[in-house]
Amino acid sequence: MTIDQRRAATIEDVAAAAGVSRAAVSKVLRDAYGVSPAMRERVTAAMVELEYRPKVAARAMRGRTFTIGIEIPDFGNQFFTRMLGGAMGALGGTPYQIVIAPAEEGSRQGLRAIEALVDRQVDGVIAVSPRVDQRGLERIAASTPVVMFGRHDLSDDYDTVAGDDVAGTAAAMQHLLGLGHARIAHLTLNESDQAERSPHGVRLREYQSAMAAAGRADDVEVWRTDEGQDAAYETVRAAIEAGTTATALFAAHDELAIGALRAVAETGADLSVVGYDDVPIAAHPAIGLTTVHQPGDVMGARAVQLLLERVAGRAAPVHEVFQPELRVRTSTRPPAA
Amino acid sequence: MTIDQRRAATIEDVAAAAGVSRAAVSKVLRDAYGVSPAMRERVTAAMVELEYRPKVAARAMRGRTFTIGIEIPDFGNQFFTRMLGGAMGALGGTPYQIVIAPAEEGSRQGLRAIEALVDRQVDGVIAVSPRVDQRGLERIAASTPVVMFGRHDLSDDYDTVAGDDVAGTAAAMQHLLGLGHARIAHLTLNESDQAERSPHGVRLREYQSAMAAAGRADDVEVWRTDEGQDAAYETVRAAIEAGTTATALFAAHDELAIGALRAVAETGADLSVVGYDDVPIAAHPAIGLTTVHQPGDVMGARAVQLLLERVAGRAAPVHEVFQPELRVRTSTRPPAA
DNA sequence: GTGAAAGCGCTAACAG
DNA sequence: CTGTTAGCGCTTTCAC
Repeated sequence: MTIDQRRAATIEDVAAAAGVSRAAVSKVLRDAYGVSPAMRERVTAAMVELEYRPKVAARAMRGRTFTIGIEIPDFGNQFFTRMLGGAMGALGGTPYQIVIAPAEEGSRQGLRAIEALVDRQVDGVIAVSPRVDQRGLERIAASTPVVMFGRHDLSDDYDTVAGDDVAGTAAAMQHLLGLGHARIAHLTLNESDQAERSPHGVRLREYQSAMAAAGRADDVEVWRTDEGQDAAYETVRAAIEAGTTATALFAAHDELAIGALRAVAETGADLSVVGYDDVPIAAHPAIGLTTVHQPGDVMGARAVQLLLERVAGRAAPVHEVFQPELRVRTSTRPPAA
Repeated sequence: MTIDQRRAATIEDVAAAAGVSRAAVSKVLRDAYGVSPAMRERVTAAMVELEYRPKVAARAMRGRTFTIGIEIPDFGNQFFTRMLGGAMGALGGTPYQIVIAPAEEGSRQGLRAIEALVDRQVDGVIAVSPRVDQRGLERIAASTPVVMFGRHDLSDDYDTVAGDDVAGTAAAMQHLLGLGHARIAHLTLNESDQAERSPHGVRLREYQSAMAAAGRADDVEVWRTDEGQDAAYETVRAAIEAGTTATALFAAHDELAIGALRAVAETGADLSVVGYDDVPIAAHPAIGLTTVHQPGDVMGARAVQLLLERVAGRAAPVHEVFQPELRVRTSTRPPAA
């Protein structure tokens, strides 16, 4: 019997080949109750023979799709890569598949990507963009399980998995202050104070608190930049050339920190740099970036786990926080003076 | 009229609200022929009012899903990130959405990810894993448009977009030989000769040819490693500690090259290193990796374009090749001797 | 220019 | 334990 490549086998074909009803096939497909081993056997054989693959779209119209969607803002950030690895690992062995929708810039775009996922009937969504609108997220969460990754929202409608940015920032600042730095600048994204509970928002606020607590409120200096290593480089280079008196820089994440390091290398400025996340390249001896390590893989795995719990029916929100850990490397040293 | 959050609006609801038939709504949805401006107006208003969103799964059962799937082997490789950026850009302004399926290790896993995409009724697939089985790909291409990215397959059933690895390798080798290096090693992945037409397979073969052409066939030395910066580091460090006489290393891609650079930095060995791809960090002055630049964004955009052409009906295969370009930085210099 | 009706492939009661 | 049946939300002839 040659297999007709024109048309994929349907549940109907399998049923016919096995001499049973469609319902029977559906049941073995779903491991549902009430199939005799003999029938299971025959049906399975027919499925293999016909190279049968259930159409997810058709299933979607009645039940689950066994797909979870992850919305990601920026593939350039290796921290998200690590979180993805954790998420994938957590899904190994389950029938679930991950699909990722990349967001373009802006909160609207993040939402758009999530909506695209929902339109495609994913069983649940992990949202990573720090700037997706909370209200929009809640609207979606009303009908689809949602886990927000990275942001400290306290919504009742969805779960959150985030790092303890307060503690992480404190550790970074304490390190710098302990080294003897007094004039510490902070490099962050342009819109970071718009999102109150976003990682960058929190880091910014905690930076300010730490400066104030150290009696250096007057030395607070916030440098704004666009996303990406290159933009960070330009910004920091400009600050250095403008004659900043800062001796240390706390960057809101590693990508920015690495751009800053480039400006430092090229100008020979005496500026200690601390990053956040601990992306793989940070540990490279040529970079040697002191940074706040976040367990991205564990966090990603946990996000998946929470999402599956929600898919399974849990309604009470869970807000989980993970502890970061300072990794001291060569990019920080005491000030020259 | 309050919107009922329990159940999303269907085409039926919109039709009722606008006082027309379902077919009419479907037509305005698809911009199909035969709708009066007045009706279009009313229907559109109703859609907005009800926050109507067409269910992709339901559409999938009859027509297109306006989704294209990209299968990606390794998010750790920033080259793929750049290609993704190009692909996304090319889709801007079209009604198409990208979904990405991450593959786990192995050719079977890449295929699995592609099949998962096909099960989800994507209109077409871009396959990036160099190790997905060609036969399996052709089976899939029989029913779904496919573009293979990176590999030089000459299948009649799908298109390819790849860099000219012969030229790129030649440029790298010529640079090293021109600098005066004679004992040049090659760092590649364990399975790179299994896939004949894969980028790494071609680079390996061309490395050997270049060495032979330079009369250094006896100095050919191939170091095998696993994927990832860390594995490359271990391998190169071991080679150095074993007392290799190589004075230069051509790495199959930048991630490996960067791992190699770490081993060089830590041991103080005199080993020039060339990479491939030109990932963003390669240009960082602290890394300064000489490498073969590939226009990943342009290639990604082209892959999308070819795929859309296939979706629109083209059957004749297109195999496109892009020219790489050597970028000389500080990681290469003449041998000490 | 507009609408009625027949499915697409699957799941989930419900009978037998 | 097995089969029958009624949809899920949308597209698409084909009449009107």
